[in-house]
Amino acid sequence: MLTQTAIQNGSSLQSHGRSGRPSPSIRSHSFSGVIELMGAPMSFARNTEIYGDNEPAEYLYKVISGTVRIYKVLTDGRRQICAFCLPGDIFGLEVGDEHAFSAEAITDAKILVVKRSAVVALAERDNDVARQLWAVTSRELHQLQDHIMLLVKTAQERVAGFLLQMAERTCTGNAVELPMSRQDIADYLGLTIETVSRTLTQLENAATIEVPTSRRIVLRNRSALNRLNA
Amino acid sequence: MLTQTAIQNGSSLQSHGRSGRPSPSIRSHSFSGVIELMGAPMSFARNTEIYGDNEPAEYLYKVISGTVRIYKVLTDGRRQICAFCLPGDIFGLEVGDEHAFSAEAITDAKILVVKRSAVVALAERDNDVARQLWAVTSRELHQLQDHIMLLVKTAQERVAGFLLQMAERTCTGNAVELPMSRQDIADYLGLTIETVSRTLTQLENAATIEVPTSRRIVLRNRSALNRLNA
DNA sequence: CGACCATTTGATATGGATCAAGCGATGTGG
DNA sequence: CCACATCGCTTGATCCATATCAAATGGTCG
Repeated sequence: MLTQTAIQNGSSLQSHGRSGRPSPSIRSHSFSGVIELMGAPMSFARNTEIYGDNEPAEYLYKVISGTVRIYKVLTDGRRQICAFCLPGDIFGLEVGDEHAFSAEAITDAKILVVKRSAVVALAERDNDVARQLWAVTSRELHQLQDHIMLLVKTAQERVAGFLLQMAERTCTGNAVELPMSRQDIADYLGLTIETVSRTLTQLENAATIEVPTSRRIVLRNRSALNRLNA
Repeated sequence: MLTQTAIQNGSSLQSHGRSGRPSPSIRSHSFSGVIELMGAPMSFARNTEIYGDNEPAEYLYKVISGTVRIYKVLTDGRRQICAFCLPGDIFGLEVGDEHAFSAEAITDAKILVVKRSAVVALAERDNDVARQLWAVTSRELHQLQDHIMLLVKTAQERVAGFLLQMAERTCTGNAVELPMSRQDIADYLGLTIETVSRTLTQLENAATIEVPTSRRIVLRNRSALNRLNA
């Protein structure tokens, strides 16, 4: 298996300098609320880096609009995407001091950027914030568990599982608008673009899905997909 | 891919009834300390279930001695092990109310069992405990990330990575004593026993490792292993 | 010693990777 | 507005790593 992509790197911004704006007196019960008040929105163009592997984890991010890929590139150039972040998702939260993965905007994206130290400091005093930090990490954990279960399955099962995940997360009924390329999907599922593509056509031929355009997928037969997802 | 094991189930104990012994006034700064004071040790025989998928997550566990596998069985009987827990490891910590995975003792094991609600309640009042709950989850997250990176690699790379992980965790120099069977390793790495076995003999032939007995592995050439682990 | 189980080894099959075109959409310059 | 280059995606042909099937070996326990 020597698959996966060479990296198509956009311009990297080492430090997208911001200085945080701590609001020490906040005692909100909505984590999102807290974050929104402490952070500043930033725009990232398609394919630009938000942060890199091994950089100090100074900030924490919340997607306002657009999609982000969290990934790591192995020495031989293979890329593994370990998560896609959609609007509402929080990412970049590390307990260590360095990012273990890199993050890039898949589409033009608006991202709320918050100084980590400010949030952690707040969590120190506000149990509610602390619990919600924990909840965010925990949710990530669950997603990774699902991801692991995907990675040991057949190509059909992986693709089916991926489509169901996306459908669930975007919850726009049966039509899924994919913000990422086939290559992104392949690197997420540990397959090649060719296999992803072929599998989609197989599913289409089996009348399980429709693919009106390459980025738009309609789930025609969810129970078949769920069966594959077993 | 229709690999993996049929489940060799030991006797399941639905509820290993314990009633917790909350010690509300503890303000230790060692999480282990807190847990130890709140929990009671229990013994589990080899291959017995500690808890099952979908059971309510009432307890939280810390391995005192022995090894535990955390796993899930798919509808068609494939088993995926998502973690091995060694002495010192904490498992069973869910934020939801149900266990997402099952847990079994791989060897006879002594496990400290703590009522979750007691710990969570304590975390409510003690920020230090709260942070450490978070740290536990976070460490798990990191391990899963490593696991994902393993699962997209070649058989050699997976086995090499696994051996390095085990060596690091047991830190007994270059000799690794494996508490788990080849089948367990296979189900952890998403391979078959045959492939795991063959890969080990390949590595042995390449003088990268020695396998004096099937459960004992000596790392002879770590740099070669690290190269595979890239 | 003999039965059983875990592991290794061998022979063959196959799913997905790789290599190589082809195709359709999008955008750019003439 | 069209010709053409580019890019992302699909499709086809072949290859290979790992699964599958089958058997032999070895270690453990009664």
